[in-house]
Amino acid sequence: MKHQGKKKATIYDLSVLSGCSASTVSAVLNGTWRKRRIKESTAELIQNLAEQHQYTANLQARGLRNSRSGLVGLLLPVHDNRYFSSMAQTFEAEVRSHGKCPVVVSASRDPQEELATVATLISYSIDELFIAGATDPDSVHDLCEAAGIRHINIDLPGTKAPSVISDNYQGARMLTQAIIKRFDDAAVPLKPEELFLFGGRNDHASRERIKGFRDIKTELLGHDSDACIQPTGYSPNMTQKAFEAFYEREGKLPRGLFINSSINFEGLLRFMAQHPHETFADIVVGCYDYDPFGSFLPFPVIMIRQDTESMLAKAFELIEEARPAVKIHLIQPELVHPRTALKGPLDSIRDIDA
Amino acid sequence: MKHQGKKKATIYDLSVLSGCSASTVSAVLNGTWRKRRIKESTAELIQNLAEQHQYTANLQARGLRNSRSGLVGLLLPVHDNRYFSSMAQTFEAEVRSHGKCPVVVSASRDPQEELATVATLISYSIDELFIAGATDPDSVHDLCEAAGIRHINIDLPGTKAPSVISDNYQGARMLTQAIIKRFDDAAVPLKPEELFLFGGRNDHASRERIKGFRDIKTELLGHDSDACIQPTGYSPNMTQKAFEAFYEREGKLPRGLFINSSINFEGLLRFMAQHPHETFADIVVGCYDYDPFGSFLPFPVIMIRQDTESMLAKAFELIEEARPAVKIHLIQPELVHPRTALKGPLDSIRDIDA
DNA sequence: CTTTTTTGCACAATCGATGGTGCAAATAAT
DNA sequence: ATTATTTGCACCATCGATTGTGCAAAAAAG
Repeated sequence: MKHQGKKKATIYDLSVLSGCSASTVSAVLNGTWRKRRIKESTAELIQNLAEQHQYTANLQARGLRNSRSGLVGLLLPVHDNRYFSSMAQTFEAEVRSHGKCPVVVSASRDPQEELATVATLISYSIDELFIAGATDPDSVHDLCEAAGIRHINIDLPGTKAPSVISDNYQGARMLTQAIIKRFDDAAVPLKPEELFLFGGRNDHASRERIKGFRDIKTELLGHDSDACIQPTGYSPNMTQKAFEAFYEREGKLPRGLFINSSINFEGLLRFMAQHPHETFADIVVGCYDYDPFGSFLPFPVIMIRQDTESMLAKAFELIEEARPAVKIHLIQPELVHPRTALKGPLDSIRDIDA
Repeated sequence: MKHQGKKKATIYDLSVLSGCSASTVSAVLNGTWRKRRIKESTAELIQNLAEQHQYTANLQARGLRNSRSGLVGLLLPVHDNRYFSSMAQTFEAEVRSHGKCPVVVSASRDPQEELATVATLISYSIDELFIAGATDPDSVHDLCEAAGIRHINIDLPGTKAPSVISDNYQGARMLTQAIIKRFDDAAVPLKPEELFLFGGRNDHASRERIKGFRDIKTELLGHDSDACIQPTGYSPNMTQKAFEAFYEREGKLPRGLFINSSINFEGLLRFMAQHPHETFADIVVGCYDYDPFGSFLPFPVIMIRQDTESMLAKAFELIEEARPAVKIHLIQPELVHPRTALKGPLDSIRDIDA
């Protein structure tokens, strides 16, 4: 049964077996046979043969002919954090439900690698591309445009293709406000110079978040100084160093921390590993990203959950439009209070033991 | 510059432009031109033209001709947890360094979907397949075998293809021992009926872990009863329900908890969200998976980090062998003490702000 | 100045599926 | 019985790249 010839059956094999022409076999097997007025009995004959011989279409051949592949790509900066991995999870489900094949690849936030990766995907005649968190979305756009590939930006916007991103400004305001509010009934009120923002770089998301942070901070605490903004890039290590430097200088951490992403939060973890519990005794952390474990740390952690489901839903909607307007669609994120375990994309997977 | 014709240049275009035949163009552009004794000057001419016209090979056409695609697949149960997402991250880097294109797909731990997904990958003439955490690796093997595709099991073993998995038995022993040790200087010593295992199902990994757990428990605490094993499947929800049921019954949690995976740990988080801090006052948790945030929870969390780098390295080594022996290769996992922030695959990504 | 060898490349088949076109046989209309 | 339709399918070019083969021109050998 398993050794029945290393070679996969082709329409030509079935053509011989059935006595029909290859084009008839092809039509039967790709469902266009009614349109081609093929007799039902012929169709059945061929379908049975196909099943017997475990025929599956060679998708490269089909793709070559159609100059489409049935592949839908998602370009990610990295896999290894909850924001992007849950995005990948949702993406896959969505693409599958459209009868296509999802392909998820990461490009390490490296503009060169982004372009190279996308070029490769294009060479496979990928049908559509979702560009998430790209450092240089517009160059990626140019590639797609030249190849005639429908594409859309997610998470970080571009200026040449429609973009779906979370409302970073509003989210940052919500988060900052929630952090400050936590100190409402503190013995000593929070001073502006005790509330810092760590992480991020000079991208659209970081800029918006910083703006939201500063606006609310000024509004509620009356003042905000540049010194309180510490963009460390998206690197745990750099973030850790920033915390160490601060601690070295001040002998303690800021009472209020706005951390730009869960990746930066990992920098704080590394710092934590080097210091005793007490260092974090009355600290309040806000993190612009949701991680279920992060939500239960020993100090209050307020998080922002970006609504990847809605973002992707909107993105799929737009990408199906003929000529979607090049504009930025904002999706509202959600404030997550400390000690909250939200459901995620995994919850829609049935568990056979359930 | 960007609108220079929607169509991508082909070797035929370059053939016309250069005055050479398509086969010459092909040879030049795929590097076999020396072997074909093409003049250096012709090669240069064509290479320049290719660059000017932004030629990139149509990989579907190449794949069709070669019946290879340059794609290397990783089949995952799910994306959305740190174990698998860091595996994906490592996998991508490794595949890229081999000059191939990584494709990561998940199949939701659903045997049907696993087979369907693999069938699709095979239809794209994927070159190699890494099968991680498959529920039915042997059926997947049959598909690959029939298509002549090199493949290997990771995380969960099969009986028909070589497998690289972590040493779940030893890992579980280490973890259980570490949990018990934590109670060494407790006022009241830990009793066997206070140490429970939650999560997992009837797969190879769970069975080994349960065995390790029970062996050490019996060894160190003198006794272990079946009641202390609560396999809840790999579902946060089921796990939460199990904890709720236990709590309902006993009015408290077990003092010692062995949690079978980070996914099950999320079930504990959901339980935690419903109960005050005090419920977890003197609890010790061991989790068979590492999650950086999980390591810093308010109670001691001992974790096992499975060595995905070594697993993948070994897997790549094996998959390149001509006829690798069908055996199980065990990779030692690492015990991670509470409040530890390990480096991960992201650390090897250069940060442009660094 | 022949004959042999080497150089440089063109030709054409092939991978598997698709879809426009055309044509004979079956059926219907007159 | 003849013409007009419809049915059912085969033929063939095509998508873009690869590769075995063959052959003329150039270079080397004699």
